[in-house]
Amino acid sequence: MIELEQLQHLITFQECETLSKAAKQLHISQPVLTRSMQKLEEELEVSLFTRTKNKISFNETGLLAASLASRLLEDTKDMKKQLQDFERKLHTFAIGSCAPAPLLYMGQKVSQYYPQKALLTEIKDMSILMKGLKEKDYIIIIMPYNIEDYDIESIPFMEEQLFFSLPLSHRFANRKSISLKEMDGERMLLMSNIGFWHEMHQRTMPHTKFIIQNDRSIFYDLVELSSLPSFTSDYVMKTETMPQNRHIIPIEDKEAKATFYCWYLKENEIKLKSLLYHL
Amino acid sequence: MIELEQLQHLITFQECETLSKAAKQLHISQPVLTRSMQKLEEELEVSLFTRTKNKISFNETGLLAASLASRLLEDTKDMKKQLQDFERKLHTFAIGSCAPAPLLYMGQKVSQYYPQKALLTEIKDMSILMKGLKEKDYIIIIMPYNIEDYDIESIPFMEEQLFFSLPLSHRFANRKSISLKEMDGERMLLMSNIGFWHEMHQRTMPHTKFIIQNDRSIFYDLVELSSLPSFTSDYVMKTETMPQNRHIIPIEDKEAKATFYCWYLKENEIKLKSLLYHL
DNA sequence: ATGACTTACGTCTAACGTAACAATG
DNA sequence: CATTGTTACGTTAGACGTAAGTCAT
Repeated sequence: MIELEQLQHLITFQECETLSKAAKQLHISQPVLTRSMQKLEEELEVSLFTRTKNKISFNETGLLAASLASRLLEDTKDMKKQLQDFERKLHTFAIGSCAPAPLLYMGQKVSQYYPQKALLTEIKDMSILMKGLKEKDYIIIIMPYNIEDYDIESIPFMEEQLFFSLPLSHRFANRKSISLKEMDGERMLLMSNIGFWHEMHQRTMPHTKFIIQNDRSIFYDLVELSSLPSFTSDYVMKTETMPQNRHIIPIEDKEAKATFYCWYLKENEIKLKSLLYHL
Repeated sequence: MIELEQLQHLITFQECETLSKAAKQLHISQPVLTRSMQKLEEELEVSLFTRTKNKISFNETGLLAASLASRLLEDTKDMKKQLQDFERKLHTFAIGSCAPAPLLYMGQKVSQYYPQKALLTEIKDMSILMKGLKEKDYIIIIMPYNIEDYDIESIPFMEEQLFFSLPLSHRFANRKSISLKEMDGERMLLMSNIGFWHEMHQRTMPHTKFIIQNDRSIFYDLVELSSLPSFTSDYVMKTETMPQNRHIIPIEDKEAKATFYCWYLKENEIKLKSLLYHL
């Protein structure tokens, strides 16, 4: 049987044009290459080179062999990579989500019930999540609506309600509730990477200038120190310390309340049962 | 670098289900297989099996690896075959022809001017010849008509005239010439594998019952011993001894005369120049 | 005379098989 | 206890590099 190493020798020889240079590049002695090429010809049962006493060069068959060898070596590299990717996927619990809060919640549950697995969490657009679920890039995705599908199971597992977080001096600071429209037109602080909420804010508050901050601690500093309104939610308030200098006002619109559903392929139900049981 | 031998071990193990049986089938000792599989895992940097103290079986990654390995081994076999075919082609002078006479003539010339090459000669339908020329299965094809083409050169090199070969007692035995139509309706002797002539006979003499013989010596015996009419040609009469008990009568129709053209790809002109010069 | 490839030769690695071991059913 | 897979160990084949040989520029 031919060896992949011989094929590697062949294409290195082609690149270097002489056996001597190829030997240097391969960190082997030059006679090894002579023998390697001789053996390759024997095993393929074809002649690959034209030889004179001190010159060896590719013949037509040799050129074809080199191009085929190159493809074959690529394929083996692909094979290795494919196997490694496959194995990593086997040991990774990948969740995609449309929003941060349910992702944090779900991430906790997963690391609790599947502690041996690596955890991969991503916030992505919903179209990408759908695609990723079907192509098994994610074992679970978190979506803000239900689905009826032959392959996909969908179960609700948490709700999130948004609030306005207003400085005490704000003109609405003492209201019982506010609508999104009423607040539209000011400047507001906003975290980045908040998934589908971002699209919701832009749609329902088109005249608002959002000052987007991607560092969470700086965001909290700004909430504390500036007089800019911002958003918060019931989930955030349960898990983080509440700002002292703020009034928290419920948002009236239905868009400010989301129910999150955990979607997974039905074929994975068994794998997921210990998690699903505890949601 | 992984070795193809290891991949062969892998799929043999999969077929045999235990290392021991696989070792027998591979004619190696069983510890060799243990080590081979361990090394394969190391080199791929993935785990392929689940092991207990005296049991080893494929895990999911291993199953994927086996299927990929199988494809890869197929590819190497294909590579070897492809190279051998290519080399054979390089050393073969392949001619396809629509008729036997020009093929004999051309074959002689080729073995004269390219004695180092193997000679492959075939009589085939003209559509197959065209295809074979374009796909380089033939370096030359012999056709009964001319062509004007960007890629193909065509040069006339011989003519062949058919005659009726009649027993002395035949009613037309003393004619100066005969038409095909006049002879239509009798039984006639015919060689098989005569290329496009066969189609011509059937078209121009639809009522004739042809008794087809594929052994040339038996054909000549029958010509000598039977009273059945047959065909011959100027080329055949030049190269073979003429039958004594026959009258040779020219055929009037233009279909009974062919001019043969040698077609080849223009890109091969240089390779063929010594032959073409002597046609 | 320098650099190319092949062949010859002595060394030593690493792959092999046997044997011993451990576990299962 | 028969069978399976892994580990230990001694042997040897074969792959390596050095050196020598031959040819070309």
